[in-house]
Order: sequence, then C-alpha cells, then structure tokens
Amino acid sequence: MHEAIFPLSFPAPGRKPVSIKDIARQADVSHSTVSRALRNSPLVHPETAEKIRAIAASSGYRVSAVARSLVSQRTQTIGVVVTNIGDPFNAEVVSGIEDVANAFGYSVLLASSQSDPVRELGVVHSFEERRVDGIIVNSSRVGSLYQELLSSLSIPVVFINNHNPGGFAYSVSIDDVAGARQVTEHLLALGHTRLAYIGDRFGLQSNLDRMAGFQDALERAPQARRPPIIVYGDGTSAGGAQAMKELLESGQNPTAVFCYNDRTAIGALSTIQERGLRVPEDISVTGFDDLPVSSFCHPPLTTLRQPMNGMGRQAMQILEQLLSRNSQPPDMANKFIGNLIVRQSTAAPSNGKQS
Amino acid sequence: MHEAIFPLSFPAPGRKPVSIKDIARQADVSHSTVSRALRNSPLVHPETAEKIRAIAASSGYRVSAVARSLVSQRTQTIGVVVTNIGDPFNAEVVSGIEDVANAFGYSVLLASSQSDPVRELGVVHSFEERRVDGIIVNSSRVGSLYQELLSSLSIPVVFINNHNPGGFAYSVSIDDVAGARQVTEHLLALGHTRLAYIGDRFGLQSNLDRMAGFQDALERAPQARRPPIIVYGDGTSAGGAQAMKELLESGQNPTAVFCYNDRTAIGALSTIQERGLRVPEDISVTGFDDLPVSSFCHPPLTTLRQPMNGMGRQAMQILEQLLSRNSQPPDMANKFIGNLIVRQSTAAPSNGKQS
DNA sequence: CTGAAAGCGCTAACAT
DNA sequence: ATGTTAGCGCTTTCAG
Repeated sequence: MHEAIFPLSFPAPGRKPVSIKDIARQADVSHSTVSRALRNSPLVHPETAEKIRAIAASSGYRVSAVARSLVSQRTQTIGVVVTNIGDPFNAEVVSGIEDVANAFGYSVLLASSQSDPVRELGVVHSFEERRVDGIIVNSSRVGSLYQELLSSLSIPVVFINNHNPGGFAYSVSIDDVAGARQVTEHLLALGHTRLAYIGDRFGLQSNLDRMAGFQDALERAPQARRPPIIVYGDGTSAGGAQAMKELLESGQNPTAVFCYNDRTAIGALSTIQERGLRVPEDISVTGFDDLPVSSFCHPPLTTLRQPMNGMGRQAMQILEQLLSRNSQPPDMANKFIGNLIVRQSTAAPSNGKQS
Repeated sequence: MHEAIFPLSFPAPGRKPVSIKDIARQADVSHSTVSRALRNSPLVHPETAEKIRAIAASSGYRVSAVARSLVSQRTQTIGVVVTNIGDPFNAEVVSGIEDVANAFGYSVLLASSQSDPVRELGVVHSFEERRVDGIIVNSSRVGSLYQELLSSLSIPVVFINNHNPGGFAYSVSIDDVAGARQVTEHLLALGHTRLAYIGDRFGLQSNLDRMAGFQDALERAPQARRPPIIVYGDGTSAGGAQAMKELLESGQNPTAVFCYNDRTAIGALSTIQERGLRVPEDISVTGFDDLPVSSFCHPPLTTLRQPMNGMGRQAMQILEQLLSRNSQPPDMANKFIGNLIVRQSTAAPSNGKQS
C-alpha cells in the first residue's frame, strides 16, 4: 500500500510485466484463448475477445517478443554493423536501413566496430547469439576474414560497400572505379593537367578502386602530368586537412585535387583557404559521397553523389527478400553508379597559375 | 549429401542452430551440465567441461540470448530513440551511448521517430514488447505526452536534451539558456549591436531556451538595438540558408547572427557568401553544437560546444546505474555547461558597414 | 559433481 | 469456440 514511495516517473523496479496467464485468470478463460484473442484470431467469440482485449489494455499488457521469438524462431530483428556511426556517410546509410526495416516490421540492433576486425567479429558473434534474422555490414573493414565467417553463418548477410575480390555474397555498392573516373574526367575536361589524389590510408578496397579510376582516366589524357601526385589522409576532415598541407608544401603545385571522400575534401578546402589560396581559382577540389553538408560548403563541393540512403534501403530490401522465402532470391551484386554533381569547387585552371 | 547446392556463402536457409541438448547428447551428459560447463561453472568436472567446450566450439554453438532472456528476465539490450539518425548531432550522441553500452555488455536497439510523436510512442511500445532493459530518448519531440507514458512504464528511461517544464525524469542536457547567453555575450563584447537570431521552428523547448538566453544577454546590453531580429529555420542547413535569405532581404542588416545550431549556421554561411558578403567582415555568424565539421567550415565556425558524445555516454552510465540495483540512484537532472569555441566566423563589426 | 524437473511467456497442435 | 498439452532453449532449484 506504500506504492508511491518513488517519484511519479521512477520506474517501479523489477515490476513484473503482466502475462497472458494473468489475463486469462482475470477473464476466466485459458491462456490460449487469450493468446488467440490478442492476435485477433477469428477462432474466438467476439464477446470474450472484446473482454480479453479490454483487460489487456487496462492492465498495460505487452506481448513478450522474447517468448514469442523462442517459439517462432524469428526475432524480427536485424543487426547492423558500421565502423562508426559518427561518420555521416554511415549515419545516412543506417537511416535508410532503419526506414525500410521499420516498414517491414523489423527492429534494428546497431553496433559499431570502430574499424577493429576483432570487434567486428565480436559484434557478429553477439548478433548470432541474439538470434537476429539477418545482418547488414556497412563498409566492412575485415574483408577476407568475413568470407570464412560467412559460410559458418546460418543467417543471411548483406554487405554495403564491401568490395572483396571474388566476393560471392550479397552486396550493394557503389562503382568506385567508374565514379572516380567520372570525377577525374570532369577535372581533365576543365583543362587540368596537374592532378593530385588524396587517398584514405584506411580505405582498403574502395581507396584502391577510386585511385584506380583516377589513374585510369589519366591514362587516356596524354596532356596530364605523370605520375600523378598522391598523398594520404585517413578519411576524416582532419586527415584531409593534414594531407593537403603536405601537398601544398611538397612544391608540386597541383591545380586540382581529387579527394577520397567529402570529409577529406572539406578538410582540404579548409587548409587551402587557410593559406590564403582560393578555390576554385587557385585549386579545384572534388569529393566523393555528397554528404548533406557538401552543398553548403564554401564553395559548394563538386562531388560524386552516392545514394547513401538508397543503398541502405536497398540492402534492407534484399535482406527482406532473403528472409521471406516466398520471393525469388535477389541478385547478389548490386552496383550503383554515382552521379557527378558539379558545384563551385571546380573550375578551369587559371593560366597565370600554371608553373 | 547434396548440401552444397548453394553458393558457398549462401546461408543455409533455416538451418537450425545447435542447442545445449544437441551438445548434451554428443557429450553424453545432461543438458544442465552443458549449461554449467559453458558458463564456466566450477561445479563441473574440468575434464567433462573441457570436452563439452570442445564440442560446442566445433559445432559452432551459440547460446540463445532469447532463451536466456526468457528465464533471466533481462535482455541486456537498451532501446535508443532518436528523431533522425542522419542528424550528425544525434549520430554523435548515439555513438557515445553505443560505446558505453557495449562496455557494459548491452546491445542497442536503435529506432528513429522522424519527429513524429505517434511514431515515437510506437517505438517505445515496441521497445517494451522486446523487453529492453532500459530506454534512452534523445531530443524527444513529444514532451508532455511522455510524462504520462513514463509512469506506466516499468523500465527506466533517460532523456537527453528533453527540457520539459517540471520534468521529473532522469535526464542529461545542455544548459541552453546559459549557452546562448555565452554566445550572445561574445557577440556583444565584440561590439555588435544589431543582432539576429535564426531559430528552429521545430526546436520546441531548446529553441525557446536558446532564444531566452539570447534575449537575456541583450537585456543587459543597453547599446543593443531592440527588439532583436528573429527569423526561423527548421534546424537543417537548407532551413538556415533560407532563413538567412529572408534576413538579408528584410533590410534589417544585422551585423551578427546567432543560429539555433551549427547546421543552421552552415546554411546561413552559405547564403551570406553566395551573396558576395564576407564572414566575419560583413556579418558574424555563430552556431550551437560544435559538430565535427564546424571547425572545417570556411570560415571556421564560432560556436557553443556541446559534449555530444559525452552526453550520450553519461546517459548510458545513468541507465546502467539504474539497472544495477547495487548502486545509489544517480541524480535526476544532469546539466552540462557548453564551452564557447571562438573561431573565425565572428569578429568586431566593421564600422563602414554600420548603417 | 551431475541429473531430473520445473518454469520463463508464448504459440500451436490436438482434443473436445 | 475453448481448453489441454507440449515445447521453444535455457537456467535453476532440488535431489542425489
């Protein structure tokens, strides 16, 4: 009778949730009838069903998804692994996943690997124990390790932007090579001959692919100075800023810089302008991703748009198809082609600057 | 014997996970012994324990967290509600939460409300069914509705940045009033007299509080022009850009603009520069949050730093204390004071510009 | 040290 | 239309 010793909002500690048995007792029926009534089974008399639902509602009853999962062998939950949710790219992808997952009645278990292969495997391990119905791995950083793990897994996995050589797994990804080529061709068409690439030293395959696309485009441009200038950041703005400093101090004077991603480009922009140089007059800068912030940079960033949200959505759609056995298996490799978004961070090189 | 009809990585559809019973059979012991051995209970003979663990490992056994939860009445899972994970502010907070949750052995179930009160309640409802051990709600947009829900909830809830009048719930938040006051005082000290505020029309209490802090500082500055100019965005960069346009076209010529948050400020920056005006020479701009990108803006943004990650961490720490009954109940209200970070987007007004 | 048995909350035959 | 029973995979007494 002294229930109110806690502040109003203090959760009653350990208050046991009401179960169908409790309701059954109150309604004077069996627990199966309660179970049926609550799931709107036609097999129960409308009147008793109504009575049961009333009791359930007033008692604050909530089915136990855990008990239900134990029998159904389905948790209606999917696990999502990202390297780091603070990365706006990942955040957008997760947002797309969550959206579709929600529409299909799935909940999302989120975990980040901090780009640590060991943690990444630990996360998958934990997902298995929690009996998630499927897993989506965004920008896996442990490539080959996964192939092994995959075959021991009995739940479907969909990768996003995980370009493993020979990867025979479901994946949705951007065509990095083609994207980088597009961007580079844009720079070339503008008349640049002295190009630089700021890579991501932790970018693994996608870094290699973007660099490949970059070099690929250069191959066909005899006027371009060779070899191209290449420096490395770490995929963050701070890394991009630092790499740009090295570039500026190297005396190589590129007139255009293709950055691994938008964050790197934003860092590069910052360094360039800090030094009193102008973009695009003195140096053109391009990114890759088209983050929400990129169109508001100064100057607005020319970049290759990845449908981040869309890729997340598609990954979840594939997973859903995999999970509902009544549909045909989806394609394994789903490659998106990005769109070149030309904004004001690129322009023809100013002749006066040619050295 | 035709097991290999699927590609190597194709998940064996519906392959049933191995259970302790399976292991028990193989090891010729009872399933309780297996259960004990697997949890390193001292009550089992080292030799049999070893044997059991070997079988478990080779068979790829994974405890079923769902079965375990059914008996333990704990899921070791917490639910996190955000308005939108694409918002970098939320992403940072979630990152902090995830970090600490992980350290304490909790998984996080993430769901976004899209700022829709109905969805927000739906999410909490779903969390209840899934029997999460606790809930963290970030920037709740349904304020008072929650108070009601709260008292019917039997699991602890911690709010982040939810300033409900009279909120008697666990919460960690930033002192919006003091923060806004700090920023405004900085602007005033620089000599600005014609200040504007770009609010967030969906910002609810935090918008009101930041505006209050802004006006509060102005009250004590007799030199400041009154009433202050106030326009509204929606918390996004696009909204900030739009609001800034209105401001510029209103002919009120503010020399300093205090923005609701960094995203709004970034949008404002973009509009100002697009019009050929300079920051800070023509107009000073300040934000609120200090997003990772803000120090790389051009010019780098003067703003009030919120320890986003730290707030997420603290919220999870509080939840953990609430969950482990053996510690004293934490404080209910945990208010952070932000730090003013002065960068290059603010400066004294140039006299030539004074109208 | 180990096994038998009960039970967590629910669903799903199988009987009425 | 409803009740009975079994069982999902695990932990936990309670007996040996």
